[in-house]
Amino acid sequence: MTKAVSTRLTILQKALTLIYRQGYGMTSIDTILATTQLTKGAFFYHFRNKEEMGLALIQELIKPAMEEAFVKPLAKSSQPTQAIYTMMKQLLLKDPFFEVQYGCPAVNLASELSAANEPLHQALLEVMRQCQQAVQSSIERGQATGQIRPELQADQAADFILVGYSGIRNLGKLFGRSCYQTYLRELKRYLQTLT
Amino acid sequence: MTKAVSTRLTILQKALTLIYRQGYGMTSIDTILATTQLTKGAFFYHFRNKEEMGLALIQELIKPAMEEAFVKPLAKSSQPTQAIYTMMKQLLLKDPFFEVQYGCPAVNLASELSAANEPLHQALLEVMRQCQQAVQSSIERGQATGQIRPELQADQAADFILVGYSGIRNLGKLFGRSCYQTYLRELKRYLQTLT
DNA sequence: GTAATAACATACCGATTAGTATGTTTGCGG
DNA sequence: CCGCAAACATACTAATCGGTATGTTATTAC
Repeated sequence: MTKAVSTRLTILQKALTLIYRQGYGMTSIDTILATTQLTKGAFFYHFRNKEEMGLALIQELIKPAMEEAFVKPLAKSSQPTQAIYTMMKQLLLKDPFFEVQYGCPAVNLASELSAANEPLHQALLEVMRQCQQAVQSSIERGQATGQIRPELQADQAADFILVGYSGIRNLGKLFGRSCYQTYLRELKRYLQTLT
Repeated sequence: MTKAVSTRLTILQKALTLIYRQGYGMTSIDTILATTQLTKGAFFYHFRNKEEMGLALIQELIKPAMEEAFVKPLAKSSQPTQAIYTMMKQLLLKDPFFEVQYGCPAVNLASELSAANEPLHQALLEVMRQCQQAVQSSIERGQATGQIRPELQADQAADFILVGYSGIRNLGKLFGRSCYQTYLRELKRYLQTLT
């Protein structure tokens, strides 16, 4: 990794931790650069403006992270409902990056920017579509093996599960860690009704 | 209504429509006053600072609105599951104030401010607690009349439904109106599993 | 009517914002 | 080792932010 690439990555990573906690709008470029050894010269050499940095942040950090934590655990799972529940439990309770009071970066940015910034909206749409598609494919494989009721609309059930993830990340910020456990129990009940 | 009270209400209402669309942080005091006939003298006479205005906004506009649209339709309902579904359908598809691309003010502010502003966090907590309590009481009444399975944990099911509302308001901003219909269908399925 | 106070308007302030213009250093090919 | 572009640093700008100080007008009490 060349030094220039390392510098770019440093900016993106610092931006992620700050934007995750404070939001996109409340995180200034100066703040991002403050604790690094870098200045505005470096920032605007690697990114034309703040929006382009946000785009790179979503595509190069958030998207791979969601693929690793959300999509990958569902791929080629032999038992879909259990895989979905285990993935969600791991993501909510075990993943060291996420903190209850800060929610999920993808969900947060979707809430903040969907109506305000079209390029970033599209990038976030792609990330969440991947997650939805992963759940849907998992359910469809479950239907193929007879584990899930065939008359179920896989895309709709997948949407509902994604709604649950988005909602619990949001309510977790409001109500705190306790509602994670509650949600997981109720999710397990819901998943059982799919069989 | 005296003129002073009317002025204060004008500021709060204009603030609501702007903050609903742009978020709390991205909405400046100047912008709020721009289209009204008022100036900063009026604003800082009625509110000590922006935070106090936000607090009044939540307590005096958002809270009553959620009570009217979310809590009231569930009160003393004889058929809880149907009342919950009808309320949600009405709130998502018919309420003229809400727009899909902007979500729900209470949910938006909870996402933006829960980790950033403790007084506003507490005010939003109170609003959402009321909604959760309304769903829970509705379910408990359904259990008392034998319409809902007695072994069900009413508080957990209520949390799950609130998670759904928060999530669908969020994903609606991302995916658009179509997922509202999908969510309502899946919500109906979930509610049937409670009987 | 006439103080006195409530209810504003006007003008300003320091801090912060995204972004630019222009310098300086670093690394690498020939 | 030298030249030249890449990879930054420094210094600045205009706009905007929340908030204040001070003025002016409207209302009310007596």
